[in-house]
This record gives sequence, C-alpha cells and structure tokens, in this order.
Amino acid sequence: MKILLIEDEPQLLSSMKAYLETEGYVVTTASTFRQGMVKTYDYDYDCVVVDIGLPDGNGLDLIRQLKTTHAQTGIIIVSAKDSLNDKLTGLELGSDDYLTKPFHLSELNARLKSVLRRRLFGGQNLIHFAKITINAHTHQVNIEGQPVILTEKEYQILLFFIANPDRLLTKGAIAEFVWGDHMDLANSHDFLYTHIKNLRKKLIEKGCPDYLRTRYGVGYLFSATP
Amino acid sequence: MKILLIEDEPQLLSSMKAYLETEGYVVTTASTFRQGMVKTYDYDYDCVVVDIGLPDGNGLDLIRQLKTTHAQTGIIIVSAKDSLNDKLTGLELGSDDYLTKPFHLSELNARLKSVLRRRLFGGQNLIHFAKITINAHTHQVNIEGQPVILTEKEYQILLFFIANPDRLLTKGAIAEFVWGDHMDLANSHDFLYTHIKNLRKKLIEKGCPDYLRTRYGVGYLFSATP
DNA sequence: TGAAGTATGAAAATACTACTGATTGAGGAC
DNA sequence: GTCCTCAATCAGTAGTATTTTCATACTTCA
Repeated sequence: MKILLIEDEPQLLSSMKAYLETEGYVVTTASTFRQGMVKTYDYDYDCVVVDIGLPDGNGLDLIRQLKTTHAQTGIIIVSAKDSLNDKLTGLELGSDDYLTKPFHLSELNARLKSVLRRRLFGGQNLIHFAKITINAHTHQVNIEGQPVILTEKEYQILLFFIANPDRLLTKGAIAEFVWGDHMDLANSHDFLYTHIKNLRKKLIEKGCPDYLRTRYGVGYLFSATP
Repeated sequence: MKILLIEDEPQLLSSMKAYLETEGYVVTTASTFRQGMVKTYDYDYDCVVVDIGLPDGNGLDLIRQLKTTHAQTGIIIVSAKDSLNDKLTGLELGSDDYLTKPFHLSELNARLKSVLRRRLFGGQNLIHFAKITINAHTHQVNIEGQPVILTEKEYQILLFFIANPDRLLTKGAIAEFVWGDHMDLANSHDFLYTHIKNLRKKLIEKGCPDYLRTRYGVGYLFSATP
C-alpha cells in the first residue's frame, strides 16, 4: 500500500511518515503541490494525503487533476479549521475524505484504512472469496470459519490476490503493492517466492483448495474456477 | 543488435555490459578512445555508447570520425555533470543522445532503444508491415490484432526482416544482426534454418501469408508483393 | 541426375524460472 | 539479557522454455 503525503510542515510530515510506516504502508512525501504532482506522474499511489493549505499554488487543481488522471487513487484532504470552503470544494471535486488540523495520527490511519478498503472492495469490511473470508479491519482471515494466522506480508499478498481475482498478476505488480517500488526491478524474486510458498501452505493446511496458479515467466493467477 | 561501449571505469563498464546483455544486445567493450576507434574499423555497430571524459585524446574526434565513416551508427554520449560543453558539442557533431553520470542502467537502455528505433524505423514504437504489427517496446507481435508468441531470437529475426523489407538479406547479415559476428563465418547455418522455420510456422498459423521467400544460395527476401 | 542448399522434426544441451527448507538477522516481548 | 516471530536470504532442486545440434528428407539448379 503506497501513500503519498503532501505537507509542508516538516515536523508533521515526518511524524506522519513514521507513523504510517509502522502501520505497514509504503510512504513517499512531498512538501509542495508541485513536487507532489511530479511524483504522481511517476507512480500510482493507492492514496494521496494532501494538505490543502500549502503556500505554492492551488491544491484544488492538484485534486482535480488527480481525479482525472488517476481516477482510482484515493484522496484525503487535510486542512486548517478555517479553510472550510476548500474542504468542501475538495470533496465536491472527488476527494474521498478530509481531516481538520490538528488531528490524531490514529485518526488519519482510520480514514486511510476506510478509503483504501472502499477503493479495493467497495467499502466492505468483510471480503469473501470462495471459502476464504477476510476481515479488512482486523486483518483476520478465515477458511470456512476456521481462523488462519497469517503474517502481515502474507496477508497483504492474499489481499492483493483477492482484490484481483481471475486476473494475471505479474510478480512486479505484487511486489509493488506489498513493498512499494523500491525493489521490484533490481533484486531477485526470492522473497516473493518464500511468502507465496508460506501463504499457499497455510491456506492448504486449513483445507483450502489451491486457488493460486503459477504462470511461468509472468506471475500468478488467483481463481476459484479452473 | 550490436553495441560498442567505450568507458574506462572497469566496474561501470562491466555492469553496463552485463545489463545490456541480459537485454539481448551483443556487446563489445573498449576502455580507451583508441581501442574503441580500432573496433569500429573492424565492425559495424548499431550504436556506440562513449564516455566523453576518457583520459586519452579527444572523444569529440571519435564522434566526428564515426559520423563520417559510419553515418548510420547511433551514438550516445556519456559525460560527467560538469562537462556540459563537450556534451553540447557532441550533439552538434551528430550524436543522437546523451546521458549524464551517474545514470540508471534502465535509463541507458531506454535511450538505446530510442536511438535504435529511430535508426531502424524513424522512431516509431509501433511498426507495421502488411498484417503484422510489432511493438518495439514490449517485443509483442500481432497478426491482425491476434498476438503471436515469439521467442527472442524469432523476434529479432522478424525485426530485421521488417526493418529491411523487399531487400535481399544474406544469411550472414541476419546472423550478424541477431548473434553478432562470432558465428556467421565458421559454423553451419542450421540454427538459422531452424529459427526461420519456427518463425514461418508461427506466422502462418495465425493466418499470415508467407512473406518470406528463399533465394537459393543467397538468403531471404521479405516482401508483401509477389 | 547429382551435388549443394534448404527444410523439418526430434533430441540434446543450455538457460531460465520457480519452489523449497534451512539459516540468518533484526526487532519486539518478556 | 533470552526467547520469540517474521522478513529476508541462500543454496539446492525441480520444472519449463529456448536454443542448438543432428539426422533425414526435400528443393533447386547446373
């Protein structure tokens, strides 16, 4: 899960970054709209958190543009109490949620989760796929009622598969979803293999058919139908 | 596709070579201008990548000479940040692109692709020939929209044919394009026959007329008109 | 027709890709 | 500190695709 934070107060920015990273997100930062805009050219973020009160230019333009060029990216607006108008306009333009300064980081996290969940599964908290049930809130996974204990990486990989059933997912795409863009190219895919092996094993142990099919030289396909 | 790398840092040189070889190029190296110059006498490279900051002599001379003796060879200049003048002069002299150190290997690859594409097909990414469409970027080939799965060798042979339609191509020329100069002389042409057979078969299977005509004792002619 | 050149299928060799179990090391809990 | 878990790495093996070789059959052309 990749988040872009656009915020000009260095202290707030770094504490947001630190907090979200402990929550397992891959976080990129920018301190101006311009910078933030440039980063969205290079990369598809799952969610952009933007402080709309930045000095350079107009944050609403950024939102407008993001919504047209990256329609599927979530947007959360952060604003000072007095810029209510901007907030409303932002929501009209298609941002998914807003926060008023000052806010608790846990609050940001909650909004983020909700936006991302909405993005992936239309806001459902419980996600079903054949015998598998995922609670996106608690990260708990069940196979026919039986709980399966997954590590965070395993969970994220499974989530990505279930968010994209019956679609051929390249190893690069999976790595990008789980780890961000800093390792997909250079390194080997050993770490992916290992996590997929462990995930497969845990699912099958609980009586789950092996929905995961390997496409040699490309990636994986998660499907309940042969 | 044959590339000559002229660069004096052994480490950079070898990593460039290794990377480009995995990308399917045939790579020769030189660590001085003099050496590089000599190699261009022997051989026609598709592109020369030259670090203009080498200690011996003047790299600009090399570029000037290359442009007159091998007008169709692509040239990419590599330079340190501060030698902007050299870079500009190089471009004036006819180099096709430049890179400033340090650079990502993927960046070099992108420039290389672009230069070679420009050389072969006037910069087009999508190359059309009758029913065949080639995406030079992804190496995908389509016959009337239908994808054809080709191996890398088959792809390169097809690319060479389509880059030279209606021209009689000797087996030596094809081999040189695909494998470089290390095998065309000595060995038999069995491997070429095999790849051409497989390529033909795959194209015809997808409903493509057999554009490839054999010229007994010489080579092949790729043409849409009888 | 015969010799050289070309085509073809199948097998062998090679290179590449994926899977697995074991191990290491970092970080948190106690 | 010690114990634990998890992520990451490694080495070895299995699996698959591609390239090359080879034996044989077929064409072309003098």
